[in-house]
Amino acid sequence: MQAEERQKRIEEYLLKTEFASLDELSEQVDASVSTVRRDLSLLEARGILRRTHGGARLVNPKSDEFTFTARDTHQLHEKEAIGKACADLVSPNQTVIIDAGTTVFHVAKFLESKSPQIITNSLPVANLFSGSHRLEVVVSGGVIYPRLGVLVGPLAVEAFSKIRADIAIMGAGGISAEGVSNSHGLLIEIQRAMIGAAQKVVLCLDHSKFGRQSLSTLCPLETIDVIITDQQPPPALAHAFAHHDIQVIIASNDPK
Amino acid sequence: MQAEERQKRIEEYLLKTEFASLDELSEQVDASVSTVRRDLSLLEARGILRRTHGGARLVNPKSDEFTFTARDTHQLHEKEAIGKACADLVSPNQTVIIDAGTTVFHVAKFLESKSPQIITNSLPVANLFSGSHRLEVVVSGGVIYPRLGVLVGPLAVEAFSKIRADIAIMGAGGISAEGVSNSHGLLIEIQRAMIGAAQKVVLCLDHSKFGRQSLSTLCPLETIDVIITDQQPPPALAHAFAHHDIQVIIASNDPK
DNA sequence: CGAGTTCTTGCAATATCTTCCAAAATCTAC
DNA sequence: GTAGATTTTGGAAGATATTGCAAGAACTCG
Repeated sequence: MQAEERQKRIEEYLLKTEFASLDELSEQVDASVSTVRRDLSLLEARGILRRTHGGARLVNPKSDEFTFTARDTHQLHEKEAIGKACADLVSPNQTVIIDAGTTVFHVAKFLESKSPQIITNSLPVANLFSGSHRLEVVVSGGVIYPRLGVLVGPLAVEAFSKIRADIAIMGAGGISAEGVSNSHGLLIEIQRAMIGAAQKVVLCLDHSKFGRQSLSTLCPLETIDVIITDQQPPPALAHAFAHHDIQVIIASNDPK
Repeated sequence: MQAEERQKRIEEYLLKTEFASLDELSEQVDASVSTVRRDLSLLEARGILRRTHGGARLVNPKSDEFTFTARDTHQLHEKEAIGKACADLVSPNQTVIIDAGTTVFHVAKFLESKSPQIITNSLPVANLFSGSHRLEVVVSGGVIYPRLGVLVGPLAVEAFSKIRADIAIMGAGGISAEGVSNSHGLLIEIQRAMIGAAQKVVLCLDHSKFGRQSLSTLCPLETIDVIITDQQPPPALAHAFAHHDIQVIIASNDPK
């Protein structure tokens, strides 16, 4: 196996497990522990992970778009502003697909008053509404992706490919002129199904995602109808958005 | 296990319980008490928890949003005893269907060590395992039934009718000589699909369900292979169970 | 005060890390 | 293609870190 492929696989494995021992990784990529050690040192230098005694740990699983911890207050105000602005785009009684991811989660919090029909593969979103009588929440089936609380796999893809919705509210790991990208290969497939099922695609991103590219490409820019974010995108990106007729909404984040 | 992973698990365990004894933690992370002590000192230095005599307490207790709203601590001990006894019936790496319901939820808590493949339509059960990468959890799709956190509807039925499992661990609203019954019509259909998908059907019931009949009939007694409960059933029922070759397990609920 | 825990400290056993070296694979130039 | 140079890989030896245990001190509770 190529050195680069090996490192990518280590990275992906850690995205799932957060921690891994050397033996574990060595078996996973089918290389000796020595080699894995060297790879880890390299990846550590690139700031992707941190070596620990006996293994490695993902450097910041928290800032990862799809990691959920109840304590995560990372950029909370920005995300709530985005959430409010996005909820304004939803008309009462529409059918809304809600992606997994922390930013999109905050959109869900503001949706209850619109009494939409919600379809999601995110356990946190499902939990949010599990006590509510006022709206119908459909949960796609699927296998729980460890750590993230997202349902993935064929069951999930199938669920989304069988339905139609008015709006899909999506998150992503990064956006650049080349398109929208995300870090988890398994999610991509589902997000594509979501996009395919929806009339209108809304992308919620905080400004830190501008210009970033994650592991896998999700879709080109022209697929997106609206982008909601908290700061003006850099000029180059703004131009690309305009070129593809994407409506950009800046959510003001002043408190109330 | 890695030092860091162990520490994080201690932290997470404390998030659930707020307080824990050394022995408890030591068993939880599978390390010696000495090691746990050292970890606790470290975590204390980082301000995450406070050491106390015999254990540790979380510094700022936040109720976790994903924990089961245990509206009943009602008969908690009995249910945990049933849970343990039931978990003993599961062999490592089996495929297990887990029904929704509070009693069955307590079974799930004791299943992690068996690293089974779990299939469920219960959001609380899904949440319980959403952080674990040791076992695979499949969530059936469906519409959230308000209040109970159960997924119902065609998507759910379909999910269960497409699979095979070794064991189905079921709950019910009542059991009598006429059969097993449950109160929610929507659930019945799904429970039937679960039963149909499993080789072996285990029914978990506390003693209050004996002789009771709920609205809808789920299945006749002969469908059941094992009943796990906390007290001897009344003679009439015991006789009926014996007649249908049902193995009855009484979970002793003495502490330890 | 005394019995029973629990805590600290020091130590030996174990596991892991670094560094170095030789074998294998890949690249380069002819 | 082939020979030699370069890079990468896997393993070994000594250094370092972690773990679990044990003995004595400190603490809790009746």
